[in-house]
Amino acid sequence: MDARAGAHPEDKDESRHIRERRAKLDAWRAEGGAYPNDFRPDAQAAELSARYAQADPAEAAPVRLAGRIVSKRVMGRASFAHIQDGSGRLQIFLERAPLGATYEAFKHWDLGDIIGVEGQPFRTKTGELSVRVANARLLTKNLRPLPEKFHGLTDQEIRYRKRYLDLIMNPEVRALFHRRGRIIAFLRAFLCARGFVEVETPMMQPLAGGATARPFITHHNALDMPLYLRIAPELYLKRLVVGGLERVFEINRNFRNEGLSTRHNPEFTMLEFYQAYADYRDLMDLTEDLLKGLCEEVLGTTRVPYQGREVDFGQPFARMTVEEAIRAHHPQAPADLRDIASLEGFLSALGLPREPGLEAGGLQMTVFEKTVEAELTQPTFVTAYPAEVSPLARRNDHDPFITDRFEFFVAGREIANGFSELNDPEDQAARFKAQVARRGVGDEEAMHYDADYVEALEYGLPPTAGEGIGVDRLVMLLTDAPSIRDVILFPHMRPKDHE
RNA sequence: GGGCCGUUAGCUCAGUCGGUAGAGCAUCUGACUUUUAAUCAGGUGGUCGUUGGUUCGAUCCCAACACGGCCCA
Repeated sequence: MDARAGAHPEDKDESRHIRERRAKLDAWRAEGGAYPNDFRPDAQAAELSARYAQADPAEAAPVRLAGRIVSKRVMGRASFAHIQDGSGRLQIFLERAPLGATYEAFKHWDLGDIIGVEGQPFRTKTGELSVRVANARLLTKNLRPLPEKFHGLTDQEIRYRKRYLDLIMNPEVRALFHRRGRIIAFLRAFLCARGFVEVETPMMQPLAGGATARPFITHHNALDMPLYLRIAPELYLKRLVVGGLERVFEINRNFRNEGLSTRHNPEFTMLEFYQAYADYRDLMDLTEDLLKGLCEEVLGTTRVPYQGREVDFGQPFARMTVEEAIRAHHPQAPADLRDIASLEGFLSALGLPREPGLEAGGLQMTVFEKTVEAELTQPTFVTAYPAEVSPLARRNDHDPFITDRFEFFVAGREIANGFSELNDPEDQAARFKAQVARRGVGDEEAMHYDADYVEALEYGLPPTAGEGIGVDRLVMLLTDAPSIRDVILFPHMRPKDHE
């Protein structure tokens, strides 16, 4: 590393703050030992605060703490500061008499600098647990001033683009991502406890299948072929069930080449799981147990506040068919919800456009998605989705118009989608052909014919049920987050020119 | 894709009925041994998002563009 003091050609482009801090860094380098990595803390702020909430800190052994200086009050020959570590903040108290040169150095350390301190915990006369510093060292120099201490960082754009600043300045953001981690850990533990094995399937696929969405395309140089970032892992997970992995799950990213919104990010996290010898009703029961357990584990309650509403996971979840849901919200709905002419009249009465290529099932879904979904506030399973819009789901034994499928809604949003799997290879082949026909009339999201997958089914997929749960949306719900960008550490942003 | 709103110091924000800009915090200097949005005194800090237009003069008015936010599709 070139550490020549003062040799910073970029200085003229930088703010005075950065120049001043670089000068301090130069001085630190000149002393030798800049950027050390030999300080080992043996305590954390939150843990110390908890331990001595009642107990007398005078009886504590000296502690070593490391963290970022986030506030500083120098009063002549004594000073207070707060340092922030991964767990929280703790006050430190420094006096000139015992510290000497270290005290003079401390006075020139900046907010944002990362330091290590050693000292005795005590309580100040206002009762705040603090550490009386016997020794302190600068561990990392901060060259760029932190956002203002009182208002913090509120600019949404900077919060998303520089998430590290958001994390430094906003403790609720740290708490949110800790909670996200606990949610995902719970999902894993829940499924593992039921005999599921976690697997990883391809993110780059020769055909992007398993969902209806536009994919991202990339290129493999050595093979000189296009590859698609996956839109779903579904068809690979079911191949594994063919192979005898009878309970599998995957928690990983999907990629969909769509617009950005408060509910959509191009890459998002899905949990998908498949259970042989189970049907969609078994998965509804499992989902209900999972969500109740998750709320209790992570929130300690099944009553979840979300954006001014309260969602109650403690009651048995409502279950209704698509047609029942439509009728419940539209008393004036036509008697026959499978007649295309009646549905077209219904759509125009509701002021909804009729997209080309849709038959009765597709028209039903248009009504449902545009007018009913948003009203489903309390936990609700909606079942009996039309076969037309469910190309991978098993047809119902008594009613071939529908499939043995459900979606789960809460707070007006789809959180999960599950069904008894279509394991009849000939029916699957016919469904793929219908999808290809939809492509022919301009539906770019319709599926391709996946011959390799049909071949796998021909070896025999046991009767199976599978489900996908949108992890980001689940995290939004359990953190009361209004936007998906709030629960993704680095949400997709348009690049901003720096030149 | 459409509508509305925003972009001014490192951060949070004022402001200029068009005459090249202010506050608080931060930062620098000084004072101060129990502070905690510490306090007190003094100082530094800005191509007012970008590009064009109107004008004697634009950060302000107009247009386009960029990025972001909210709502709608």
